[in-house]
Amino acid sequence: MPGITEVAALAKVSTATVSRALNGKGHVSEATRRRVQSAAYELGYVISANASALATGRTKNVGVVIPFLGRWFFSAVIAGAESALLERGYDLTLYNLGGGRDERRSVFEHFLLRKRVDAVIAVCLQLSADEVGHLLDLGVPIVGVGAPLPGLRTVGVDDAAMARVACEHLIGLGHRRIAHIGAERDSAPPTGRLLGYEAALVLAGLPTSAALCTAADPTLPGGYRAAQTLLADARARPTALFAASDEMAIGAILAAHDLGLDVPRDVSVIGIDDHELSAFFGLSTIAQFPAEQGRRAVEYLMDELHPRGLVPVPVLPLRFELVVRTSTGACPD
Amino acid sequence: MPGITEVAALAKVSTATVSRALNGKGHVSEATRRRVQSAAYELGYVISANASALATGRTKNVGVVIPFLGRWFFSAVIAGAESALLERGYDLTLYNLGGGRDERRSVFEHFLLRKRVDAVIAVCLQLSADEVGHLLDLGVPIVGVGAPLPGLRTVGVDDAAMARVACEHLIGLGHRRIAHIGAERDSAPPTGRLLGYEAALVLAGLPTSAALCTAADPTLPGGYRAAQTLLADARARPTALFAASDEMAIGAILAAHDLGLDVPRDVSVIGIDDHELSAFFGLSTIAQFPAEQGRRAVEYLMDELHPRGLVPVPVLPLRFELVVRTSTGACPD
DNA sequence: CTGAAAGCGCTAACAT
DNA sequence: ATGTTAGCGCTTTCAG
Repeated sequence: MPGITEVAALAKVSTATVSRALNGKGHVSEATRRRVQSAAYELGYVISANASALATGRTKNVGVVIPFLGRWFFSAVIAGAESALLERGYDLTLYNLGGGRDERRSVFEHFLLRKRVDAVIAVCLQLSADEVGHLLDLGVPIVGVGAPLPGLRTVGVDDAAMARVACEHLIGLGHRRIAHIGAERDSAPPTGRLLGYEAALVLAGLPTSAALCTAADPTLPGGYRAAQTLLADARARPTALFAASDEMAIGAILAAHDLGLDVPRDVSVIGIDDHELSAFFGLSTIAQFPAEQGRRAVEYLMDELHPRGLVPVPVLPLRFELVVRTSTGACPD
Repeated sequence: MPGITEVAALAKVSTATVSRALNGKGHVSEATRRRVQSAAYELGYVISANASALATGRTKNVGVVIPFLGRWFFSAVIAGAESALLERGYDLTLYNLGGGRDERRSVFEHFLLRKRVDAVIAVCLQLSADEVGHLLDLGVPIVGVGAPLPGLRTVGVDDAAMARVACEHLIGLGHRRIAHIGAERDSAPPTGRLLGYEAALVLAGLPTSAALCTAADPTLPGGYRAAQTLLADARARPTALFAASDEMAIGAILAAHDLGLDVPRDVSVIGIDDHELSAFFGLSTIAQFPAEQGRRAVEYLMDELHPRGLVPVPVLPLRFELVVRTSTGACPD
């Protein structure tokens, strides 16, 4: 493995010039720049990230912290972030909190602190004050994605607005008994999606009730069970279900089928996410774009890391979009 | 951020001793070791990974390369690897090849080469000769997971054996017309799972036929479509479906339902993986344990990195296990 | 068992 | 525009 010295020798310049030529910093004449570049290429020179990091204090590496692996949303965020980072020559190191309290502590107390990362992206994290403290101690830019983090800049869509749009779609179809599947009604703080659901009903002059809110695991089986409960009683049955995520919504569709109900003739179902399986199930939903959110988080961090102008890129509200498929239809009467 | 010098000063020893005490290398008296440790603790000292890496040539970081993000299997492998690495003080940096040819090239030609990683884990990768070359050029230990890589040590289960056990379960239930959903029959090289399927049929004296093999995308919709084709013709209908993955198998179950068929009364379905959703769908399957595979890959690498004895840990065949749920039953007749 | 000192490979003043 | 020269923060001979 050739080092910068070999390149310098071949190009007949000093190592400093090699460094400048290869990093595009400082002034180097076109001629020498070319000479250096071809020397580097010829030798198959690759910079030692560590040496460079030690000298500059920048690692070209960002840490991504996630609650656990395997949820579609997280994967998509990571994929978006990863690709945005790659473009900029950055690595992504992954910190998965899914392994229990000890691993979690370990990540915050040891791993993140080793000056390995120039910045961190916290995906859908709910952190203790201590943990936020550790994060801030790093002294590097931090951005949250998908979940508002107290005291940290967060990229994400407006949960309440998404939920409202979803429910307004249902209301527009004539539904008046609309159930909510998702977080507990009295969870503190209440989730944005539940708030949006309630707001939509209230604005439409519809009654909300505890009976219409069913708490569920944020998974397909969770949605299935919740919908089973909700749809069991033919008399009091809601005509539409709003699920706070597509996975739950898909579970709800399956539950309706198993109860012999037709979707959307007997009951409409809408979710949030536009999960990869939603199209297959014909699920109407509010698409959010997690890969874009990951990408956006990176852009924000890069702006902090390499301020390019006086005006920092404002963190725009992220887009979402109603996608109408076949799981929602006019209210039966 | 205190450095090693501050710790040395507080403990009234040299930086060399601090280094030795904290790394457990070389001889340090119990007394000073304790002194150093409490000094380090008191100052909240965390080693600079970069400086250490530069000095030792070891980064305590392993690269994990995956074809793309978001498949259950990959996530599980990564989670297993991540947790095993964490225990050993290693970081995991993720290289996602899912972003198109350019990103892929970039990963192999630039990113992996920066001496950032002490080892690499290649998850389910199909690599060109060039890419394998780049990997080998790194001069670091490499291990594949889940897909045999020419010239590289690979951790994984025996695909053919898994498929055989699955099909033998079906055969044991009396099924004689068993279809295969998965890879193309004439793909080169043929997949282990297809081979295992054929072997099981042949061993049982059952005929195999092109009509029973349906190529499918390795996804839920892929399995759905394949099963639709297979089950469409009531006369020639197979009584059992073997899908090469649970996602396809779940799609097949859904297809059967939509055709008005009962599973398993009219048709049995079995998959491979024990996907997180399989239990919900009552899918019989062959469980493999991806997290264990990730963990195993790490153990193998650590053994190469820190040879502890003369005998390298042999790479044992990885376990798998038939899980019988409700999607398989006796052959109707 | 401990300390002094020479790097690891690169970058960033500071000179020229 | 380019070269010289200190480091970046740690590890590791080599002495003592």
